[in-house]
Amino acid sequence: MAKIRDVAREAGVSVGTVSMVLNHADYGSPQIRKKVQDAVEKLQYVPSEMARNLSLKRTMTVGIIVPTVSHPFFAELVEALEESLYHLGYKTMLCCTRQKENAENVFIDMLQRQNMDGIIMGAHSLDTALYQGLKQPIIAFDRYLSPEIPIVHADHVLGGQLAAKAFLQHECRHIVQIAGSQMVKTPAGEYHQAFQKVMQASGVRTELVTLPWNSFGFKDSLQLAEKIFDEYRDVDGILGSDVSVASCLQVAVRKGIKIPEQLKLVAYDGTDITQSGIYKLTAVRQPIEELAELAAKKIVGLINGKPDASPWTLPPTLLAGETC
Amino acid sequence: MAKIRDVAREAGVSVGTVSMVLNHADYGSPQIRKKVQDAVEKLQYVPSEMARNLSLKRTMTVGIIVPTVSHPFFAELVEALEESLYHLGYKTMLCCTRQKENAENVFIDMLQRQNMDGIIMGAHSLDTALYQGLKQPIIAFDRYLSPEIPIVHADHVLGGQLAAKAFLQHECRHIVQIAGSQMVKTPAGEYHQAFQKVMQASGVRTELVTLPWNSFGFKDSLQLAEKIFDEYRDVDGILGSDVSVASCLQVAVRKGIKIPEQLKLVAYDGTDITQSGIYKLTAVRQPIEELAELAAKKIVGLINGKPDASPWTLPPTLLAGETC
DNA sequence: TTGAAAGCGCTAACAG
DNA sequence: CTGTTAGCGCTTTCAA
Repeated sequence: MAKIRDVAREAGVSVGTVSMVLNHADYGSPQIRKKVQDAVEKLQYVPSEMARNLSLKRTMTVGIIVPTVSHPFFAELVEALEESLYHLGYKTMLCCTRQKENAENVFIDMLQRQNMDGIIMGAHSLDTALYQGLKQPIIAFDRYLSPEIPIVHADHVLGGQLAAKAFLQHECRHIVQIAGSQMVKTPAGEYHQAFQKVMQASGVRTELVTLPWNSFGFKDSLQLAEKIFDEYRDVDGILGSDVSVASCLQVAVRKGIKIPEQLKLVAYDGTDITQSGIYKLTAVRQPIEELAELAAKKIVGLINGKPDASPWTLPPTLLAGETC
Repeated sequence: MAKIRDVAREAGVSVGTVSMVLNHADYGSPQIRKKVQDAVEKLQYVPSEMARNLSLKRTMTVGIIVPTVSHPFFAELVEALEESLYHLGYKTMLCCTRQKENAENVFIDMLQRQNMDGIIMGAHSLDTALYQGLKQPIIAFDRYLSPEIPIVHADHVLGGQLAAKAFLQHECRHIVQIAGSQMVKTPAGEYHQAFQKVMQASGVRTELVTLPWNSFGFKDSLQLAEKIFDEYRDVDGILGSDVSVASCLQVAVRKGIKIPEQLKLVAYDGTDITQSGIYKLTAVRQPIEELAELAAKKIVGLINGKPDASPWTLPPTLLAGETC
């Protein structure tokens, strides 16, 4: 591995010159630049990023924490975040917390060790104390972590209202809402309240059932779906995340329930899976790409100490489908 | 930010002592250790990972390159890889290449710059020359990159045979196989040949249709599904990736085709989505977790220069379902 | 315009 | 058992 010293010697110039030529397009005379370029070429020189990092005190990488990536919402989110960060010149460090004991702490630790320039936190956290007094840049994605940590999220009140609007075009009497675990408050959780408020005003009965903590797979939601049909025999509407609603759809069809005649379904999130089944799911779509881009810009802004007063919230939209 | 110097001063010992105490559990007298610990505590000292990296010439991070993470197979793969690497003490750097111009080159470049200790390459590559003569550790996941680069992959010949076995329990006459783009040869591609060979021997007609390059979404596969039913009116069996087959299922059901009476479907990969639709898909399951763990061990082995003669291949299994 | 040299913060070999 | 010091490879200020 050739080092900058070797290049300098080969080019017959000093180390400082090589560094300057390599990092500043407008430095040095054409002759000098050429000499350096040639030496680089000849020695196949590749600068060490570790050394640059230490010298410049930054890593150009951002950490992303999510519960899992095997879930359509987080998959799309992570991919979009990675892409946005990439275009801003940042690399992406990934951490999935669902299956791990205390990966969150370890990851926060790596942040403090300056292995990353900042973090976008998209996982639930039970231990929000971890985030108190952290000096490094952090933003939350649709999560409450601490009062000082800013949050990028969709306008879930509007989201709940959109869902309500969809249902209100039909004759529903009893709607079940499926929510994530209530152990942790999240902005996303708020669409349920907004929804309920509207439905209540319209005299529609609503129910709230919840998934277990850290549940993101199909198994849990299928189980919950069975329970819902058992417990609420007259349910004629269901609102929940894509995965939850897809599970309910599956169970309902197996039971011979006619969709959408006997049961209306609205999925919240609007990921690709709402489009991939036998029925296209009617859905409230979170603008995932746009939220990701916003989050990426915000974290880079924080890293560079750039104040930014633009809003941190984006509106969801209603996606027409065949289930409501 | 306190540095090691400050800790040394505070503890009344030398810098070297602090470093040794912090990094070697068996160094120093209890008294000295205590003094150091206390100073660390008091100053809230956190070592700089950048400095350690430079000093130790390693980053403890591994890069993962995949085309996308918004696809159940890669999602499960990335999650499992990240988890295995985590337990081996490595961080995960993620790069999705599908939407980016030449992210692959950029990522390989980061490898050469020693920003990562090694790479697990799970994306197609048109430019395999990139991988010639790379000095850093690389392993491929189900991809041919260059003769020197070892590959972790499922035994796809067995996979093809398992699929064949499933179909042969029924009366199929005309089976369509859906393959990825043929622009690049992959180990996974080989299940099609193995399958065809068996079917041919049994006198069953098979067809091979292919998806466009870098196509991983539902839109393309739905389109292809339509085309298949248009073009092959007498098709009574379909074999392809989870996503492809799920799309065919959707189109078939809409056309009123009875599953599995009139059409048998076998999905290759066996991700969660085979279990989440209205019909459980019969599937050949790649042992994703195990492959990921294997890949993680292999790359760490290479990084540490540990020779390892254990096999690089794992067998898939047949997952019973309702579509064949 | 270029070169010399002082860091960046930590590790580990070496000497005491 | 502990302290000193020479790197790790690069950036950039400061002189010349």
